[in-house]
Amino acid sequence: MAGRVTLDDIAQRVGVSKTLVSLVLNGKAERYGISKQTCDRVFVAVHELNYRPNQTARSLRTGKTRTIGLVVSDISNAFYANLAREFEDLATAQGYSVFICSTDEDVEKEKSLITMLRNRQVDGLVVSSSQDKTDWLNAINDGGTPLVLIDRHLGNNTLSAVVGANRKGGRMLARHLVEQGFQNPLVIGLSTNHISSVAERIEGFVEVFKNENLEYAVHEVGFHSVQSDVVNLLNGIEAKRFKPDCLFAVNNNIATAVLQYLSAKNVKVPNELGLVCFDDMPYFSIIKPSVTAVEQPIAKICSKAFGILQELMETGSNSKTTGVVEIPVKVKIRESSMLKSN
Amino acid sequence: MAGRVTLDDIAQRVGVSKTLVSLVLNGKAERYGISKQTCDRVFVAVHELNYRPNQTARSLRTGKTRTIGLVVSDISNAFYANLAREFEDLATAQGYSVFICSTDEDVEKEKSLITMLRNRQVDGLVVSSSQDKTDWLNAINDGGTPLVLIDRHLGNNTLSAVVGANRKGGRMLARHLVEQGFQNPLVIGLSTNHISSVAERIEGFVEVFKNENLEYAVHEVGFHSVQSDVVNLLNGIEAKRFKPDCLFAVNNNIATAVLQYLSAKNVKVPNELGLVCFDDMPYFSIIKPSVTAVEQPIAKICSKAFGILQELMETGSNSKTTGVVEIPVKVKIRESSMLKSN
DNA sequence: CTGAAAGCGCTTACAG
DNA sequence: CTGAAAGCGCTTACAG
Repeated sequence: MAGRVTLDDIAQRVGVSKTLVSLVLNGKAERYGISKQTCDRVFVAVHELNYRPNQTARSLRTGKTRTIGLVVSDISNAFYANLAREFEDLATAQGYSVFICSTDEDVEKEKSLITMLRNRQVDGLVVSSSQDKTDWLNAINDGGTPLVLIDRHLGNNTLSAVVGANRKGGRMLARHLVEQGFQNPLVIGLSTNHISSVAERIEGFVEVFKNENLEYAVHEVGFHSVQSDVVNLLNGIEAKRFKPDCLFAVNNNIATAVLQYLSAKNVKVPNELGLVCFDDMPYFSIIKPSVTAVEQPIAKICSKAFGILQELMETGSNSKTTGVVEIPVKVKIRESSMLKSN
Repeated sequence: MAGRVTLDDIAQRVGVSKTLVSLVLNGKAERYGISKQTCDRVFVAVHELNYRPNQTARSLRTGKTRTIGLVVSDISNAFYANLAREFEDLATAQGYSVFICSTDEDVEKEKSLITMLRNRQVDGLVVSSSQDKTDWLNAINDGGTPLVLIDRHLGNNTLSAVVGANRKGGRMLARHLVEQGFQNPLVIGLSTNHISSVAERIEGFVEVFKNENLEYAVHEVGFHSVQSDVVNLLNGIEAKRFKPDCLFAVNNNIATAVLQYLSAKNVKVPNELGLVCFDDMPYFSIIKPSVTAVEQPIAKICSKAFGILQELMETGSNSKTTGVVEIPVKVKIRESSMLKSN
């Protein structure tokens, strides 16, 4: 029976109209000059009957669901899991609930999830998109669902985006490697290299070696076959013409696969092969050698993105854009890339 | 303007009633003998106007939201992140969306999140509860929101629960340690030791050493201070009367903190100190020495839990319970606990 | 200070 | 085969 209690029930109990009850419950008592006494009678009844407002009905009437959709490639990826948690906390503090969806880097899946979320009338969308064009998402944003991109952008266009300073991170890693005397890096990217985060990491990285006139190579592994692709890539490495003296894994999943391989093959890091990567993980400082990685400021990325989204949701001005906001990153230099002892 | 298209709009466009349109859209055309031709006209209009049904309105009318609440202690914990992903896939496949909430092991927070989710009219709840009593959650389940416990149970009572075989896992780890010649384990538990999963891991583990008449100790660390508590605990260890020759970390967060400490202090594992833990992580097989851990069958736990929940949601028989369902676990024996070479 | 009424956008008996 | 009407549980002008 609990849960079937409605506004009418409590209105009857108190002997007032449901308008009155609604007003009181929404904190508009004062504005309408409703007496403290009446309010209390309402509160008592609410408590006695254990009334819980039906948020669905409320949403239908107000057009607001206090709900946000968070769309990422894979919530089980530690980076996105951390991001989701930060975002959840921000959202909950403001009375929002969040739907979390994983796209597996599949554009069609992303679109259908976003459409589903819009049908559920989410007030806003935060997406780490796998798309390479901006039009589809632009239409969503213009169509009344505020949207901010996170972790990846689609060019400095109409959509707001909050990302880590990927290009700079890549550059910093490369400079550090050069300083340490490394000369020929192999970059292990993703088949989804069009994604801005990955692309910029690689661009920034490669730029440095290009300027130094050093030879490098860029290879890709598939999103769904990271581990086996890494194995295949590294297995033949000595036989190939290009012999890298260090590796750059563009994200934490690739880094883990690389570490797995190097550990199994007993490759000596950093002397036989140096290693740097993106997305610092707790275990990178535990293992031997510890791993040099770029740490992204997830909390800052989330709070910035949430702030922008909130502004859009509240003002309803979905035409306004903040462009691409870049949050500084930090490189954690560790043993895997230190040829010289500092 | 897209998004503002309603059933009425498309009814007008086609020149039929919205009843008709609704019937067609819900696949009831055949049942009501609506002509193929009429259906097609509806579909065309839907497509032309880019109609998307308002799920909120639908929910209010039907009383179903096709929404599930997943409540765990922390979505950024790798174990729950994986669990959430498995659960998301199962739910999405059946047209459900899932709200994910983190409680930080705080009972009041858990209650307020669950109440919020109920106000949002979720069709069902899956919770990894921090509560030690069953009455509050029972009331929820009896009050019309089907609920299944996951990862932890509250005794073999009215609520359905799906958990890993924690006691057995603890026992297996202990037997393995004994076989390897370890004699005096230090168990590092959590201040939330009342939680069934942790409690049973410890019980199963301790039971073995008790039967062998071997001395052991159980200490606890705080949920919010795992790292510092682990440091404090292990720091004084040589000076204490009880000197362990191996450690049992009851979950992956504790294990990571322990590894961090052991690595920093250059403790030789397993010779100076053996280590076993719960919740296998990819990096456990990368690091040296690799870490012995119990692997929980997350996919199976989720599919079982989802199946039970679905049954409850569809039949509405929230009084039925399957009791506590235990899913077998596997222990991954690795170097951190191998004194004898096998 | 308070209430009757409309309406958010659907679905579903009911009637023809 | 099809439509008019009621109603899910709220909020919000509007009127007094």
